[in-house]
Amino acid sequence: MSDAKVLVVDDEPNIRDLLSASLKFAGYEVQTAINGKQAIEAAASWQPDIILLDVMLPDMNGFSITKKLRSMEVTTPVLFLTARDETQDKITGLTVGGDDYVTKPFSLDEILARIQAILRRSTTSDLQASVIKVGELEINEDAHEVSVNSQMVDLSPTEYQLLRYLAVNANRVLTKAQILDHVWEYDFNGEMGIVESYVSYLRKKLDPVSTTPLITTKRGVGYMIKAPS
Amino acid sequence: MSDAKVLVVDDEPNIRDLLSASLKFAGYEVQTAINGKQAIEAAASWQPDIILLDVMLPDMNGFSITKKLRSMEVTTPVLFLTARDETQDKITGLTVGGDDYVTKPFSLDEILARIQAILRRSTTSDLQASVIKVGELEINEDAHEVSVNSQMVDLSPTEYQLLRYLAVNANRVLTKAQILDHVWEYDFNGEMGIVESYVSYLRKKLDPVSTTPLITTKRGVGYMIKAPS
DNA sequence: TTACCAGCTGTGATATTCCTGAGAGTTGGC
DNA sequence: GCCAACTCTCAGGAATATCACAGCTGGTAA
Repeated sequence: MSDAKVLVVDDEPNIRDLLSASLKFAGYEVQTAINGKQAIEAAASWQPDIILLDVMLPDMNGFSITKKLRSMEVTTPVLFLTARDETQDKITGLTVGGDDYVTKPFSLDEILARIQAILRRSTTSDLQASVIKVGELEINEDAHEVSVNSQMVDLSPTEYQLLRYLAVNANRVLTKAQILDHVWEYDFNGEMGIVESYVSYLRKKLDPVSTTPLITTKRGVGYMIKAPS
Repeated sequence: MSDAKVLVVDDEPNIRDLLSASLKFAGYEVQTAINGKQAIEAAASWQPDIILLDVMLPDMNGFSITKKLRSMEVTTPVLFLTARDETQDKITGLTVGGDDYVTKPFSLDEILARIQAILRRSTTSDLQASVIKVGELEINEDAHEVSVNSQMVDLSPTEYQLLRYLAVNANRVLTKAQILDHVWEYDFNGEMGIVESYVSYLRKKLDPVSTTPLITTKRGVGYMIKAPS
């Protein structure tokens, strides 16, 4: 699912760079565009597998761009980026077809998850639910449901995101800074203590139903979920 | 029922794109035409399994087009798209045989359901009613009837559409934006709170006759109907 | 052993999301 | 032309989530 081609379209340089760097690190090939004109050109010539498209660009809005693309027989799926307080009429119609949208400010993990979901649906035509399994832990991404030892556990959105990030990176220690950068929205400016809090919440919910503690602390380094060998 | 061929005929580009994208995502093969001449050519040469035909086109109206097609021995079923204020006799004259019609503005879910219904009738000659079953819930698509625990429940059109969309996507969380884009007409530009209202209406009608709550809320994500495992 | 410091967790203030009843506006049947 | 059903908005309140803070715990190194 990696080495897919992603076209990032946003006029804000910091967002562009953030996405570009993260996606490259995640193994994607990335190109960027700063306005609608560039985006359409790049989409036509480079033929990306997915387009990350800011809804409000200086020259065109997301709708005009996708309309233009579709009229050129470019059927690349689009993941829209919209401001949280965008008026409804700008948002309606965005989730038709294989398209999806996320609101700014987003978290990196959310973007990566959405991209994966879209690519999975567009490349393979599998109708099977996508499930992450690590030992006794199971995360059903379609239903947003988590179970340990076949016991359902109810998690808040942030708890879910955190657990998912840890599970995807099982057997790898993640620093609190990494976790903060991936799970929390990019404009979050609180302390890293929040990560400790949420790890605590997760343990309180998960450990009572698991036979062995799930999340291990690497003192001075970070956290990790260890898969049984 | 998928990978059937659908010919979309409409002169408005945004409607054409909306339908094209959604149908492709639903697994259909799609071609488009922007006027009667193109439509007749495509219908004859490409031989689609169904034609979505706007009644009012710049060069010909739907009546002339179907007459022309039928005279060419093309018996492909047609789903007409008409304006809501179209005169009734014009419409009734059109929908002979296996044909059907929907009024603009339509909802995506409605179009998809109608297409499925027509294809089912024309390809397989089964006279069995198509029924969606999820746990205690049963939706008879032919009769538009809903029952829970064998108890009939009376729903308004919008309630029915919403429930159907949730049932078809059982075990998958649907965001309020997705629901709005699929169940409500494409030109609806109200708030997402309407989804909450209708979920509330549904629960008030369904829960009294069901042994377990049908629609679950995934806080911060959306709604889901969970099938018992 | 002791002192230190990273990590853990309970408390509470604030923010967000969701639910639902009430009512206004529309449509369609009779 | 009236009534009933339906659609949609709105706002108060309930439930839940987020985050900061501070005191506590326990590992670690001298």
